[in-house]
Amino acid sequence: MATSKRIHSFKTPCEQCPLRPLPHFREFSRDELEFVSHFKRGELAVDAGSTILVEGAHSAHLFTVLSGWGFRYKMLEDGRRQILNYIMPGDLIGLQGTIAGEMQHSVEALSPVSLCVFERDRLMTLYNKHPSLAFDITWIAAREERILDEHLLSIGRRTALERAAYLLAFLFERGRQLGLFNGRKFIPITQQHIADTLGLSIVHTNKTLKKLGERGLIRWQERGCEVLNGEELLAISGWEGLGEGKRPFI
Amino acid sequence: MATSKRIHSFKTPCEQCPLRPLPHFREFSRDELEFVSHFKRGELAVDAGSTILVEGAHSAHLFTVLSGWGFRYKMLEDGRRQILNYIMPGDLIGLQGTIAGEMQHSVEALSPVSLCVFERDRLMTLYNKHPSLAFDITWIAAREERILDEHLLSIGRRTALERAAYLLAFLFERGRQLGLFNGRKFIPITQQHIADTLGLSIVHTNKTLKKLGERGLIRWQERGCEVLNGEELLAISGWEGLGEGKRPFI
DNA sequence: CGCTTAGTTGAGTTCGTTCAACGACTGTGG
DNA sequence: CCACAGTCGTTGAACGAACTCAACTAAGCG
Repeated sequence: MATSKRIHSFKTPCEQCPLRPLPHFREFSRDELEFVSHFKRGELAVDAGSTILVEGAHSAHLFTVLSGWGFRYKMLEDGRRQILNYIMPGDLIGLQGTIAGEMQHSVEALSPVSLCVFERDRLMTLYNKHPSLAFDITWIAAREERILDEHLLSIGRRTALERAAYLLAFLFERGRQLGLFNGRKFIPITQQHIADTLGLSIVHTNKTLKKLGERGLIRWQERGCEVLNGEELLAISGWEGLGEGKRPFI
Repeated sequence: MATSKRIHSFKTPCEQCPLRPLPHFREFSRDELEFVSHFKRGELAVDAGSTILVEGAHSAHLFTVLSGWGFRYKMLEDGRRQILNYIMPGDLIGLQGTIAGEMQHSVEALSPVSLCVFERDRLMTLYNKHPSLAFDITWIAAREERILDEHLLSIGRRTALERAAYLLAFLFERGRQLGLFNGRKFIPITQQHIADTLGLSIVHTNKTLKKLGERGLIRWQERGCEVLNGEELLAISGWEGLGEGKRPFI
C-alpha cells in the first residue's frame, strides 16, 4: 500500500481559507478568525488509502478536513468492519479522543486528503476565550450525532435497496453542499465501502447497486459512483435530507 | 394510554442533587453548582410510556434525566421504528434541537421519569460564563457519539445473538455505573424495544433471547430482563465496555 | 508478463422474516 | 363477579432476503 503522510509547518492562513467563502458555512468575526489562525498548527496531507487516525491510539491532535474524502470506521476482532460515517471538507475529526484518551475509531482517506492540524491541549483555551467557537464545536458534535441517528435508522430498518439509495443520496447531498462536483457528480468510493457502511455483504451490495443502475439512477465506473438522479435516490430512501442551513466549522 | 406529565416549578436544589454524590460523576466547583442551580428552571415528571419529546416539534427546553429509564427513537413513514439509544440518569436530552430548530427524534419513558428542565435560550450564557460547563456539554455530546458508533457497529456487523448480548451488557453496565440495581438486576424493557433497537423482528428477537436464557445469562420476567451473568454477555458480544472514568453532567 | 484489486454473476445455504395461532396476564366495564 | 379487549411473550411452519462459496472478467501496476 503506497501510503504517505506529509506534515507541513506551512500554513494556509485562515484568512485565505478556501472553505470559508462557501455559502454553506457561517461567517466568522475578525476576532474568531484571528484566534483560529493562531490555533491552527500546520497542515497534513495524506494519500488516498492511508490511515489518518488509528483506533486505540492517543493522538495529540485534532483535525479539520480542508479537502478530500475519507471515512471513520470500527472493526471487530475477527476483521468485520463497520464504516460509521464519511468525512468531507469542514468536518472536525479527533474530538472523541478528548473524552476517552484514546481514539475509539479509525479514519482512512478515500482520496488525497489535506487537513488543518490543531493541538488538543489548547482546546480549553478556545473554550475560555471564544465561547462562540466553543458553541460551534458542540454544534458540530451534535450534527454528527444527528447523522449517526439517521445511519442507525437506515441500517436497522431500511431494506437493502433503500439503504443503498439513502447512502448515495447522503454522500451526494453532502458533496453538492460543499460544491465538490464540477460537472461530473462522482463519489470516490468502492463497493466494499458501501457494503461495510450498509452492513451488507459485498455480493449483495453489488446486486443492489445493479438495480439502482438499471433504473438509471447511478453509473458505476473507475472505482466510484456517478450519481445521475439524486432526487430519485432521495425518494426511494424516504430520507428528508440534511437541510439547507449554514453550519459552522473551525 | 394513561400518560401524564406533571411540571413542577418546585426544584430540588442542585446542592442536594441525588446524582451529584455518585462516584460515577465528576465533582463541581461551588461556582459551577451555583450557576447550574440558577440555570435549572424546574422539574418534569412523566409516567412510563409517555412521550417526552416528539420528532419534528420545537422545544424550548433541554432536560437532564434525574431518575428513570427511557429511549430515543426515529420512525419511517410506514411505521418502522428504530430505537437509537437509551436515556438514564445524568443524560442530557434535547441538545439536537439547538442545531436543527426542531427535534430529529422522539423520546419516550420506559419507567416513570423525572427530569430537570433548562431553557435552551440561556445556553449561550452558560457558554459565556462557564467554559468548563460548556466543555462538559461538548463532552456529553461526544460521548453520545461514541455510543452511537458502537451501536452502529453492532447493528451493522454483529450476529443476532451478539447484538442481543451487546445491548443487554450495555444497559446492564450503564445501570450498574449509576447504582440503579439494588439486589435484582432488572432492566425495564419489552422484547419489542429490544427488537426495535437491534433491527430484528420481534419473533426472531424472542428466539434469540431464549438462547441467552437457556445459557443462564438472563431471565425474562414481568416486562423486563433480569441479568444473571453480565460478564458472559460482554464476552459473547465482543464489546470492550464503557470504561470506568468519571463523567460530567449538567 | 504475472500479480493484485475491483467488480460481476450463478448456485446453494442460512439466517431472519412473515403469518398464524395460542397462553398468560392486566385492566376495564357491565 | 365475569366477560372482554389489549398487551406481552411463545412457538411452529413456510418463505424470502441476504449470505457464502466459487468462478470469471477487466483494469492497473511493477
